[in-house]
Amino acid sequence: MAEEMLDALDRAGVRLTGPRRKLAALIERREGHFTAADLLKDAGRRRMGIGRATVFRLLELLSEQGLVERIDLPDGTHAYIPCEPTHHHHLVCLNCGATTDVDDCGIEAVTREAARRSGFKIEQHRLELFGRCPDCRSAN
Amino acid sequence: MAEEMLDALDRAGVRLTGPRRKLAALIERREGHFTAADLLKDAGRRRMGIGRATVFRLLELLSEQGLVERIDLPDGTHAYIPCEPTHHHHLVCLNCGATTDVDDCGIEAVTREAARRSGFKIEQHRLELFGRCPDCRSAN
DNA sequence: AGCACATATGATACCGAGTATCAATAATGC
DNA sequence: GCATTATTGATACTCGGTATCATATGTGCT
Ligand SMILES: [Zn+2]
Ligand SMILES: [Zn+2]
Ligand SMILES: [Zn+2]
Ligand SMILES: [Zn+2]
Repeated sequence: MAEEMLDALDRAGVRLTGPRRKLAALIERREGHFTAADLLKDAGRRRMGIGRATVFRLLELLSEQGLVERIDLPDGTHAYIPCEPTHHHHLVCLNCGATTDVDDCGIEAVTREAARRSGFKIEQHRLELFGRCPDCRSAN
Repeated sequence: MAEEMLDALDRAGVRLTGPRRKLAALIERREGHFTAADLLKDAGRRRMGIGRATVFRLLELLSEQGLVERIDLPDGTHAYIPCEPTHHHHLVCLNCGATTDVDDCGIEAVTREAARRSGFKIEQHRLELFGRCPDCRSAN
């Protein structure tokens, strides 16, 4: 999956630098969603001398390529989720942070109806589902 | 609508102070979504000596009462929308900021299906629709 | 392999949203 | 009216994210 990111970066015409490779590897090892600070801490612990700015810059790049998506958790914090570059939504565990993709979002019907009633032309939508993953359900 | 807010604050058992009344009135005069900074600027322009913290504190109170909802705009900024304290979603104009409520969100079916497939127990969802309002569509 | 050039890096400083603190002030209940 | 207690606003702070810029490093060309 780090491979995938590096490929995408290559295709995007940016350089495959050391820090980017290292960070991609770190992202790969992550489970569930993570924050920029999490990544930075990962890098710090391993004494890779990676700068704050570099982390944010890479996250933005990956986000442009759709390989990472930024979500807003219910508590207001921003987190990132590695994912496929196609339209889909996320199911996020409120307890452990695990995420799953929901690809067939049947909300096209919902948006169509909302558009009809309001007169708006709907251009994008954002749907996020929060709950408890199977593990956390049984663990409790 | 400022009335409504003040009533709710009263019911919530907090004091109906001068700053809160003034801010409620300012919120009433706003159209579309607004940021904490917008409100603060409104207050500043009118030389009400209202402190930064007070604005954030009131927005949080109103948010707890469901009279204002915080949304995350696609550009990453946080904005507030005055609204009814019932479950519903927002349709936001990307051009002028106008908002409408979408109350019958037919996504219960979507969440049920996602829950079935994933094994998650879904506890909350967030749906935001973005587009162009009728005015902005015809104006262009 | 070596070079030239443009891009990327990290240190630092900076910005803006939001929060903690706390002495001074004002709303409420009696 | 007065005592009590919540609220206020000034100030200082935290934290996510960005601008700047001299230095380092990938990349394409030879
Ligand atoms: Zn979980
Ligand atoms: Zn969708
Ligand atoms: Zn809903
Ligand atoms: Zn509009």
